[in-house]
Amino acid sequence: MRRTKEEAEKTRTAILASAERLFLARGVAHTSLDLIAKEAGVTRGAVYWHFENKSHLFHEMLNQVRLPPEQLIERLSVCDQQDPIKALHELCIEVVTSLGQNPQRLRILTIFLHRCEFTDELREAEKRHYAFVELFIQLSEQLFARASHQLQPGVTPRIAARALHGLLIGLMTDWTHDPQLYNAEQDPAALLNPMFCGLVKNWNRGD
Amino acid sequence: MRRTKEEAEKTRTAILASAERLFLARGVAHTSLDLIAKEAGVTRGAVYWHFENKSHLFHEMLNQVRLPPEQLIERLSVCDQQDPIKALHELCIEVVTSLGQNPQRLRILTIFLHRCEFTDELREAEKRHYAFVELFIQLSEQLFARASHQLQPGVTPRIAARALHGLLIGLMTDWTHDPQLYNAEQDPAALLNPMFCGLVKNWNRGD
DNA sequence: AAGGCCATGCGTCGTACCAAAGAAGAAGCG
DNA sequence: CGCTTCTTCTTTGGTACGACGCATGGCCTT
Repeated sequence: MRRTKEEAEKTRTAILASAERLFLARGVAHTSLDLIAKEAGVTRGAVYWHFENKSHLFHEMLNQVRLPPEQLIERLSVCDQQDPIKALHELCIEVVTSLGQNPQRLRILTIFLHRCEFTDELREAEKRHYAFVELFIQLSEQLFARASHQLQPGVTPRIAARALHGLLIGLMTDWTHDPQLYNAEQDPAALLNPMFCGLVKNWNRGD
Repeated sequence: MRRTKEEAEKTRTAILASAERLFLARGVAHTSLDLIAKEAGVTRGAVYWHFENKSHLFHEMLNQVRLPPEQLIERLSVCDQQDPIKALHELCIEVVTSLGQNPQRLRILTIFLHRCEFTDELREAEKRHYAFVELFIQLSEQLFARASHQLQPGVTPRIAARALHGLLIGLMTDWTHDPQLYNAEQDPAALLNPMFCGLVKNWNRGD
């Protein structure tokens, strides 16, 4: 029975929401389209009308939000100030804190990091994501290179970029694995600060 | 046709090796026991004889090696010297470098980090792994607390432990995702050094 | 002779995918 | 303005396939 156009859109978003919930709870591969449909109050036919197949549904779910790597490079490409490292620092803090304020992004990031295995059908989404990651590393490496005189001795721009990215990924991995652990924690700047302090000369004094 | 006892053990290890290869290539959930058996040159009957089901096979595959968290706490509990931070630093480097020398550990860690979704049946393995992780954080926090006078101002033992663990996880995540990237890279100490420099006073001068 | 080791066959279940048909808002026609 | 037709959305049913688990049976070591 055909509903109005807005109601059709509502079922579409309901399907997306159910998929998100079930992917998070049971994993992508262990969630059937039938279960998603039941959770959304419809049947499989509706799912197949709105989405071509499971991979497309997964892809559409990802496209609802911008995950941290994409968010990072989007900001990095525009905001190159005179103090690139400070801008990078503020950006990292902003990205991490913004995760705590948008539960949906946190859920989808959790699915991405812990609830799916990247095989043939999901390979496309994986490639897209890691293209952003590599671009972030390149951009931050350029920023560090521009301020290379501020770097600690022995720290090359490439090392700085890779270490910073590693810390970011690791913190997000830990966070998504145990979200309540970071609720009780102080602000994320305290976790990022030591790394910047180890990368940049006179970090604590200058900032 | 019954083989001799050593040949039975050979088929068992062949099944484990095939499972490891296929899990890495296709993901755990997307790999059937039938495919594993075919890859090992046997049938499902042999698999069901040696392993109760897929979860048990996965668990046995994990038990072949000690993953980094377990390796870390094993060493941490014994080697508490007079200079705990230096010991911790050497330990981290050793763990990361040892990954490059044992391809099987690297493969299994890759499966663990990128090729499986932790749902009901694999939850047990996940819990076991993260028990080691939390223990590592506790132990390293104690070590940092014992040398708290060496920490940079504003860095608490808890923050130091969480940041260090985040960096380790992140580096291993990046590494397992793109192994050849780290083959061309210099030694991992360069990536760990900035963090220690940011955590500990006079790190570069003292060491 | 006994039992460990492995192959084979079967039943069941869950799932993807493909047809239809059906219901109701939207649009056209008198 | 009312009715028909069209189109969009959704349900239902059906098929095919793959995987798991079990049970049986055979063969070879011990």
